[in-house]
Amino acid sequence: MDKEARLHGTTPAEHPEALRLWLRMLTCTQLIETRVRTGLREQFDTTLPRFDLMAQLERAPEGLKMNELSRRMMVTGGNVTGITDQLVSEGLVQRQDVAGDRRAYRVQLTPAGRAQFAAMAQQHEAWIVDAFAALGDKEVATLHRLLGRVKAHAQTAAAIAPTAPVDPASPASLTLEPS
Amino acid sequence: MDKEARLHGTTPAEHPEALRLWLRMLTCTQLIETRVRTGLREQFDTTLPRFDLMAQLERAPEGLKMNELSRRMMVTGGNVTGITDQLVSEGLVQRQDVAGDRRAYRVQLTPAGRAQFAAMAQQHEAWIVDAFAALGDKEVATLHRLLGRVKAHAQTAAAIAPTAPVDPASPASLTLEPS
DNA sequence: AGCAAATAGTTTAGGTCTAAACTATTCTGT
DNA sequence: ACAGAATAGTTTAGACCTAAACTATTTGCT
Repeated sequence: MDKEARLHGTTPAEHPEALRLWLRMLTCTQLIETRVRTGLREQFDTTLPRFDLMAQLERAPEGLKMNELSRRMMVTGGNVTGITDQLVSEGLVQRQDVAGDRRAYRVQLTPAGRAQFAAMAQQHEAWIVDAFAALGDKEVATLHRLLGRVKAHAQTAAAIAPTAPVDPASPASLTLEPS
Repeated sequence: MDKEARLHGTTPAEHPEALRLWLRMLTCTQLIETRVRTGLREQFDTTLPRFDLMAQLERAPEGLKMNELSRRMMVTGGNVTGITDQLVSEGLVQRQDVAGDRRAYRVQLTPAGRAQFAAMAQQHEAWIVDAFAALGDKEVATLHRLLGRVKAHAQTAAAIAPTAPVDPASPASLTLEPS
């Protein structure tokens, strides 16, 4: 990795570049995320994690086990329990027994949940499209490709790390990519 | 924005690209952030917001007012109060009266704080350099440049938005870029 | 069959963050 | 000079998230 830099005279001032990139990436993420959170709160009186959970269910019509939800959202199981409780009490989601396993159940969108999600998803997409409106198609593709490399590297690193079990991980935000 | 797409047949399937980019960016950010959080906790028994605050003070030797800290870290004032309280009680940071204003004070690193931060910053930089090790110099530069456009767009949008006052904003992470 | 280990999900304690209300001080316009 | 607005910082209530301990069920081994 980075043979060029090591062979030339770039070595001393090289790290700060990665640091600056990280800071900028973090700023972008936060600006966009704040925008989405604010929009969801003001226009739909909901929150990002709630939207996030519903988005996962939308693409799994047969429902998901808590297990799967937690893995896909990259948050702990306890967290999913709380969010699901809220959505159940609002009638947007339902728990349904699993056939041969009395420990587990599947969580599913209700018709009301599906309806509300459709409205939110449309608006959400508009926010995201706007967030990247400063870039052209080609640049979006470039960004996507380069971040793909970063992601792959981070995931192998996380898998190797002794401290990081494969199960849950950290705060989520939107529908995360299938890992 | 995106005249090409509108002129050609790309319009229908165009938005999902931005959405996929956003999801991937979010995943990357979370993977890296989780890594840094875990490292800070295990190796230095501290947290990201604490590190973040100290990083801001490191580059402002004369200290910063709560005001400024909150703006630079992109978090609410109340949040900064809490983190500062912790650091003061650990002797890493001190509050110092401001000359002509009895409401305000400046927050400064203590010598102990400066020493601890130096150790953390070195390790932190290593984590970040590693996080982007899959990319070469040129690609890091490209990413930095493209995200610069995204950031600029998001900031003007945030400034225009009726709901978003310029003051604080949302959860932070590392030393954020000067806006 | 029967017991240990694994698995599904929940609960609890505690840190983090926000929004909004609050106190205290300073500035501004008349 | 002084009332009202602005500014600096804190407090409070509540949502979110984690890690770890816990309950209940299922699986695997002998």
